[in-house]
Amino acid sequence: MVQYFGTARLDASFAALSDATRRGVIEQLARAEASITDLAERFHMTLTGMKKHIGILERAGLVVTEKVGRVRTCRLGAQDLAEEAGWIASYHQRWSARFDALDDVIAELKAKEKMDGPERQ
Amino acid sequence: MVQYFGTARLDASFAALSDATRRGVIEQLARAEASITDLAERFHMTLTGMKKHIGILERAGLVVTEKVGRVRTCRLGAQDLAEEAGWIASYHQRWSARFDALDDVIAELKAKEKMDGPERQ
DNA sequence: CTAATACTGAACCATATGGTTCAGTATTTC
DNA sequence: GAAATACTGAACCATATGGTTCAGTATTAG
Repeated sequence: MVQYFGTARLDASFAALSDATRRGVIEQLARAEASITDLAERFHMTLTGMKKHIGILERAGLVVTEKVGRVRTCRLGAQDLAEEAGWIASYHQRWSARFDALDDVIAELKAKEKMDGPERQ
Repeated sequence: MVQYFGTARLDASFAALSDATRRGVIEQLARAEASITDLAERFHMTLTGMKKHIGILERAGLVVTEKVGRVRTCRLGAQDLAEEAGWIASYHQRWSARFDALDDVIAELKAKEKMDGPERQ
C-alpha cells in the first residue's frame, strides 16, 4: 500500500484543499449536508461563486452533489484522503525527527471523537 | 493543539503540494540537497521554470535555499506539515469509518523507517 | 397563473500557475 | 582576461482561480 500515488488525483485534491473557503465547506459538510444556497450564505458569497467551489471539490472527488427539484444537495464524497495523508506522512517520515507528533495529533483526535460521537453515517 | 489552523499557511502548503513536479522536488530533497541546475535537469525543465517552483515551495516554508558563490542549494525547510496532516486527519475523523486506515499507513511507514534508517539529519 | 426560489451559464476582471525564451549579472575555471 | 557555468529577471503565453454581475431556466408556493 501507499506505493503508487495517482498524481492527477493528488494534484486535484491538494489544489482543492488549498483554499480556506473550500476547507470550510468540507468541515461544514462533515457535519451536515447542505444546499448551494446554504453554503453561499454561510460563507458570504454569491451562489455562482459557491457553485464554482463546489465544482472544484466535486472534480477532486471530495464532494458529491445531487439535484432534486430545484435544490442541489452537497455531501462529502467517497474520496477519503488516505493517499494524501500517506503522502504527507511519508514526507514526515523522511523529515524524520518530528514524526511522532503525528501520532499525538491522531491520538488526540480519536479521544475527541469518542467524546463527540460520530455525527453522520 | 490542532485547534486553530493558520489558514494562510495551509493555503500555501496545499497549493505547493498540488503540483507533481513540486512533490517530486520534495521527495528528491528528502534524499539529498540539490542545486537549481540539478533539479531542473532531473525534471526536464529550464532553470527559470525550476526556480519558480522553488520559489513557491520556499514561500510555503517547505524548502529553504542558500546561495554560495554562483550555486543556490535547496534543502527541505522547517515546515513539518504537522498542521496539514492534522487537518487531513480531522477530515478523516469526521468522515468516520475509514479513519483506522490512517493508523495502518503510519504503522507501516514507521516500520519501513526503522528498516531504512533516517537518511538525513 | 404569477411570483418567488434555486440554481445555472456566459462574460468579465484581476491575479497566480506553469512554462517558455532572451538578455543579463556574478563566479569560477583555464 | 576570456570563456564557461549558474543563476536571475523581464516579458510573454495559455490556462485556472476566485470572484463578481446579469440574464436566463426550472420548480415550487400561493
